[in-house]
Amino acid sequence: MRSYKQFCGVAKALDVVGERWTLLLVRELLLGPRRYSDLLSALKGLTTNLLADRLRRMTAEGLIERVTLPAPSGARVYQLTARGRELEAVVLALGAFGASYLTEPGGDAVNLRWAALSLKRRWNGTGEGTMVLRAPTRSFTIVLGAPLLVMDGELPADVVLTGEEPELLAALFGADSVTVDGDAAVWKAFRDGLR
Amino acid sequence: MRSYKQFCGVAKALDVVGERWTLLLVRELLLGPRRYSDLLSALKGLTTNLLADRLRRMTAEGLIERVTLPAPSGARVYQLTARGRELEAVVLALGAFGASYLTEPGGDAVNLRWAALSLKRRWNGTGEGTMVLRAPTRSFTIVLGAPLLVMDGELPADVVLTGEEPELLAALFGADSVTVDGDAAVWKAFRDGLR
DNA sequence: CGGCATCCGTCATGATACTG
DNA sequence: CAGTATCATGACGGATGCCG
Repeated sequence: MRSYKQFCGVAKALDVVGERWTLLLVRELLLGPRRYSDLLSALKGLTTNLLADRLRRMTAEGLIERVTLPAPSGARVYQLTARGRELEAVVLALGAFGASYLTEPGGDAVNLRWAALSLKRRWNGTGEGTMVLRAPTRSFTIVLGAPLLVMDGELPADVVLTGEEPELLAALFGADSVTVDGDAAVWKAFRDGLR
Repeated sequence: MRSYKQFCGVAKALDVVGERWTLLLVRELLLGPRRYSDLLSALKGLTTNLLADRLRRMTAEGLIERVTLPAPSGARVYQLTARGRELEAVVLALGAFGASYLTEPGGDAVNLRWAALSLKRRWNGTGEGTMVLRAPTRSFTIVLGAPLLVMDGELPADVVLTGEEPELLAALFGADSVTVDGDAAVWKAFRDGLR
């Protein structure tokens, strides 16, 4: 790792998170803890040696920590520290800038998780309520408020959106192809508060 | 340049600005246009071949453009396009994150220009007025408002701060070692509006 | 001198194989 | 599942040369 050696916050930040893959790992962890293999399968092109290296460095920098979940899971997961969560503003700002490059997926990987995270920057509304996005193999919970909370997994919710991943993803961008169970007003308020 | 191939704004942004030096070049240009040699001398460690490469890519991406200033200057300068200026939020967010790493300069390069840019994210005050920071070899103009405007050069101002670069830099972080000419109330309001 | 291009050594990254 | 080891490749850093 080569430091810029500049007494400047921007340069110092890039010394810490400027290497390839680092900020994408932060993005992955912003919705909740993930296992080594979760990260590896989500980030095509990131090789196992480089993932190990990045996780080691990020741990040394105090951005993430490795935690062993209580039994019966017992899984080892990586999660953001308080300092790591400070990078949310950076990730969301990058997402806002890069959004204009999102026209057609083409051959790019598509991921409902990334779309869910983008809600945090697209949300400018108000209102209350809790929503669940339920895809066949994973779910997300969204808590309306300021700021909008988006996290892995299901919590008790006012409304549950059910569909295949592509349908749920489309629903987050305007299409209306999912099953809405519960308080439809919460879903409408959410949709109206997105930009 | 290797793309992440992910249909995600964060990844797309990093495809464009994720390479080494690119965001530091954006930072340099956020206060105004600069010549090739300005950039080279400000960024120690950036070599001439790599600067040429980055400027070429950034031009191709529509982040910057090369402009020839009118006579008598006639200098060729690089400046941000509208799309490039959208990166200000990214740079400021990085600066906020990296600020906690700024304790002692140590052997790091110090630059009044970087400190002046940091004012944009540190400013949370209100008020009106125009200030000039005048160092021996360069000046900056600051226009109070929302957002705070910081730019290269001098414009007519309510108050002029004069000093050596290290003194002016210290003044922006709390010390009071500079000469204040003009409306001291503007200077005080500015200082009180910084975090 | 400003504005690059070329050459070369080094280091970061990518691909694959292998291990506790 | 969670990594380590090894090797090939490409990006980067440093010096130097070219050209108006």
